[in-house]
Amino acid sequence: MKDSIRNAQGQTEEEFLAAYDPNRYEHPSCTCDACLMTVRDGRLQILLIQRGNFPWLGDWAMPGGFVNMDEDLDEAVQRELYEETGLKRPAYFTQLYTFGKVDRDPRTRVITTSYLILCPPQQTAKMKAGDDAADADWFDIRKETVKRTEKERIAQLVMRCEKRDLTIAYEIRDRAKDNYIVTTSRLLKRSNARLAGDHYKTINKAMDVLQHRAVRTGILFNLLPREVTLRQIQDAYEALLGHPVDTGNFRRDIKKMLVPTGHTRLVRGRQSALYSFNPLVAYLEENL
Amino acid sequence: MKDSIRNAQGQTEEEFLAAYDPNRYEHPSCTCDACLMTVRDGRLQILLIQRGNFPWLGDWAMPGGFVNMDEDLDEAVQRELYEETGLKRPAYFTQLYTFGKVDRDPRTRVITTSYLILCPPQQTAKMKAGDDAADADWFDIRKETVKRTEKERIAQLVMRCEKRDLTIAYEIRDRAKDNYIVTTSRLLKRSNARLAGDHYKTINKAMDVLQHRAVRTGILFNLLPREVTLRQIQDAYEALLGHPVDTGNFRRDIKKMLVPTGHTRLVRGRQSALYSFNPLVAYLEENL
DNA sequence: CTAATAGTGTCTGTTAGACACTATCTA
DNA sequence: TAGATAGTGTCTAACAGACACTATTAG
Repeated sequence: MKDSIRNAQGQTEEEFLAAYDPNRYEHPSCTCDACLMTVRDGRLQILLIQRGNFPWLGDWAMPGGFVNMDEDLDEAVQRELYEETGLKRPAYFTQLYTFGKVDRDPRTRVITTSYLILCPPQQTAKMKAGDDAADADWFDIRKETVKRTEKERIAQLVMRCEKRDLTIAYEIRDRAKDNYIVTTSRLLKRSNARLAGDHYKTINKAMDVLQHRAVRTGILFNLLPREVTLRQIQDAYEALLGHPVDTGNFRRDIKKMLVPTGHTRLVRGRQSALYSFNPLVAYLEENL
Repeated sequence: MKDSIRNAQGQTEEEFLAAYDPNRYEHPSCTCDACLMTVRDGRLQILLIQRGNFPWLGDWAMPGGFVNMDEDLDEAVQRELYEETGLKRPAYFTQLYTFGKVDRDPRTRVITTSYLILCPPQQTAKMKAGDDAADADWFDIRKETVKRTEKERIAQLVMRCEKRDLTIAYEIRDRAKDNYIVTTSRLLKRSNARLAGDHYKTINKAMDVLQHRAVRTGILFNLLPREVTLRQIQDAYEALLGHPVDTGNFRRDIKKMLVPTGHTRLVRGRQSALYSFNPLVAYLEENL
């Protein structure tokens, strides 16, 4: 009988659970953040919300909030995103990192798990962001490596909202120190706005993940419409990397993941063939 | 003046923070788990502790515990590891994943962040694990891909403690489903013990990370003494991958990361040259 | 000498980068 | 025709896998 199994205190599992008091100790607050990105007109964009309260009043932040007791972490981030933006079923989402420094939030001890969330641009059409009245807006985002040696990488992470004439620019430095990588950052002087708290850390990591997994795992296609031209894919890829790639080589490689739909499109110049993504050849190595 | 900035409620930041009540809502409990691994005698090993209380009484678990209010997440996992095993300064550690399903712990709502922690075998010498009296022990661990197609990967995750004649074997199936990877698992019949709760998920991910980053980032060397022979490195690498690799090719590639120390070692047969790891050439791409 | 361990050389097919080229459409 | 966009072909250097080979030690 399962009930006859007892622990060192002579309790059955039921007795043990009944006596368990989760509030014996104080708990940290648990929150989640959503790094939401899309590609519009060949530009990679991130959704940011201007904070209307302390802390970081006036700074720009990713949507996010507290995790309720009765919802999974994954559900919480999607609920928060829906509440703050109206976005319903993102094409893709994956966990990025959990931040747990004691003093990272002045309100109280907060442990935050951040997610990368992607959707194609048409999914964002009905979202609140972009209204003149809204406190949310899309920022063009770019991460470029400025200098790379074997022990150090210096990159710039730049977010720009043309409509509001806002620039948020960070320098990110990764240095190999013994067995670890030490990351430091600073807000560049040309910025006229900034990110709330340690949000730059999540966004920086999101860019790394995006750039690294873009083609191999096919997550690039979560940023695009179902039927696309090769040029559109290349534009999205270049937006993501922040630099142009060779057309011939890119086509040679990307075609392995595509099936022609038979349809064509004509804007100007020569007609272009349309393709759709074949998920069967997407590489199965998310779990790194 | 900073004090003159007020929010929509007319509060200054100080007033806002003074009025902030973190306990307005109930909070989940936050815990951390340590997946501690080493390489001993050419075999990859993981430290597991047999649970002495509910839940999962008698099952094997990673060391871990609650995060205190006044310690960083990174500190918490190292403290727990020290308390439960006596290990002080691990050679390497990195965050793996945060698990947040509502019902994953029968005691209460628990959100757990898991870490991969590596140390060379000599660092484990003074640890409690391995005593006959101890509830902790080292298990040989292996993850092998059994079958791999473009849309599915089937692997076996096997932990074995010879001394106690314990086998814990899982089958892990990763399937590409639309844009996600769905992972399922089952305890194989030849097991005579099992892992607590969802700990197999962390251990599975740890093996993926280890196998993927082993050579490129040089984390392999955190499992080895400072001075090593090429054969020792290859043994560790093979232990980690779970299958042999070509000696010539491995040496050709690994030498790029090494500097000869000038010393030699002789056990049987031909003398072997000793090398040390050159961290300057370790690849700088942890952040994926 | 043999057994055991350490270490090298070379061939081959695949891939990544560079870059020059051709094709089809409108006006 | 020019201008614009779409798409192809080819060369080369680097790399990964397979595998046969040589070198040094003890006894």
